[in-house]
Amino acid sequence: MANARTPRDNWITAGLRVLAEGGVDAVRIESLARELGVTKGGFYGYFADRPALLGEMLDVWERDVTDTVIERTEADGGDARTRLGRLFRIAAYGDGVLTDITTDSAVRDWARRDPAVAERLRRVDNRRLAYLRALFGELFTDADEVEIRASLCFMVWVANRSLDLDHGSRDPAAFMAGIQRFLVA
Amino acid sequence: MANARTPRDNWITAGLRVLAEGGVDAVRIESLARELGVTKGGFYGYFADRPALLGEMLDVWERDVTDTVIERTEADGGDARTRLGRLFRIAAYGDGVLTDITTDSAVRDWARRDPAVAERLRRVDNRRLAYLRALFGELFTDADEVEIRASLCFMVWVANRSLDLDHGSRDPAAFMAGIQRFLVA
DNA sequence: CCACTTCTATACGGTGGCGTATAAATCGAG
DNA sequence: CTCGATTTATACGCCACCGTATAGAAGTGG
Repeated sequence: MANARTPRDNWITAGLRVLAEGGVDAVRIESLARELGVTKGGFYGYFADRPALLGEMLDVWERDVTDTVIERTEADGGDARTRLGRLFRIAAYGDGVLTDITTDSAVRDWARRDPAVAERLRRVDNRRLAYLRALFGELFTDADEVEIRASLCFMVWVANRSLDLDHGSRDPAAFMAGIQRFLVA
Repeated sequence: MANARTPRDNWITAGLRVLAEGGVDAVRIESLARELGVTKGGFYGYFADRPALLGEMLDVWERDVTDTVIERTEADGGDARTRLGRLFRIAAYGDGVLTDITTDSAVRDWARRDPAVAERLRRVDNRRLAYLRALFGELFTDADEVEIRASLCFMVWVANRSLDLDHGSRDPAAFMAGIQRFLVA
C-alpha cells in the first residue's frame, strides 16, 4: 500500500489555516491544492466535494477548542482564580492550542451565514460558558452574579479579538489584567 | 435631464443590505443588478469598479454608525444613566438606525481581511469608545474604572451580536438588564 | 415632436473555481 | 523487478463574475 503523499489530514489543516486567514470563502479546493504543491486531483479521492471538507474542518475545530482548552486550563490544578488566570492567558495568546485565536473568529463569521455552522458554534460557546460558570461558581455564591461575571468574561474574550481599542497611555496587557481583576473582583 | 431610473444610491444601499446578509464576498455587481431588476449596464456609469462601490458603502456606514447613534442617544438629554439606557436599547434593537446591527458585524468580518477596512473600523470603534468613556466619566471618578467599565460595555455590545448564550431559565432581556446594572452600578 | 442626454440591454473575452474522467506516475509487497 | 494499488496530473465542460464596448430605449428641454 503506497503511502499517501498528501494525506487526508493535510487538506484539513491547510483548510483550517486558510479559513483563519481569509474566511470560508477563501477555502477553495484548487488554491488549497496549489498551496500543498499538488493539483486538485487527489482531493476528490478523499472528499466527496467542498462541503465535505468544510464539515470535517469543523469537526476538528470543535474538538480542539473545547476539550483541548479545558484540559490545558485544568492541568496543574490550582484554585479557581489560578485556573482563570491560566484560561485568560490561553485566550489572549493562544499558548499552544492548535486551532488558534483567529480560527475561532473566522468560524464566528461563517456562522452568520450558515445555520448549520451557527448551531455547532452555539453548542461550542455554551460548553465554554458552562466551564466558565463552574469556575466563577467557586468564587461567588449568588447565581445571577456568577452568570453575569462568567458571561462578561466570555464576551471580553470574543470581542477582544476583533477590537483594537485605544486605552490612552495604558499598556494593553496591563489593561486586560485590570479587566480580569474587575471580573474576579 | 432624464431621471435616474436606478440612481447611484440604490447601488450603495443594496450593497449594504447584501453586505449585512452575506458578507463582502456576497456583494457582486451582477447579483446586485439582478436584485435591482436591471443588468449591470448602468453600474459602470456610476462607479469605476467594484472596489469603488465598496469604498462608498463604507463611507455611508461610517457616517451612520457614529454620528447617527450618538445623536439619537443624546436626543432628549437626561443624566448619564438615562442616556446609557437609551444607548443600550439602540445597541440591542437597532431601533431605527439605518445601517443596523448586522452591518456592523459584517464590516468587522471584512476588516479581518482588509487592512484599509480595519483602519476605518478602528477609527469608528475608538470614536464610539470615546463616547462611552464620556458617559461613564459622569458616573465614576477613578479613570481606570471608567476605562474598564466603558470598555466592558463596548465589548458586550460587540460580542452579543455573534453569541447565542444559554443562561438557563433566565429571560435574555432581563439578563442583559442585569449586565447593564452590573456595569453602571 | 425632435434632439440630446442619460440610462439600460446585450454581447464579448477573460479569469477562476467546480466536479468528472482518464491516463500517467509512484510506491510497497512479494 | 514486477504487479497492483494508490495518488496525482491533465483535460474537459460548466458556471459565475469581472470590466468593456456599443447600440438601443427612455425620458426632458427646446
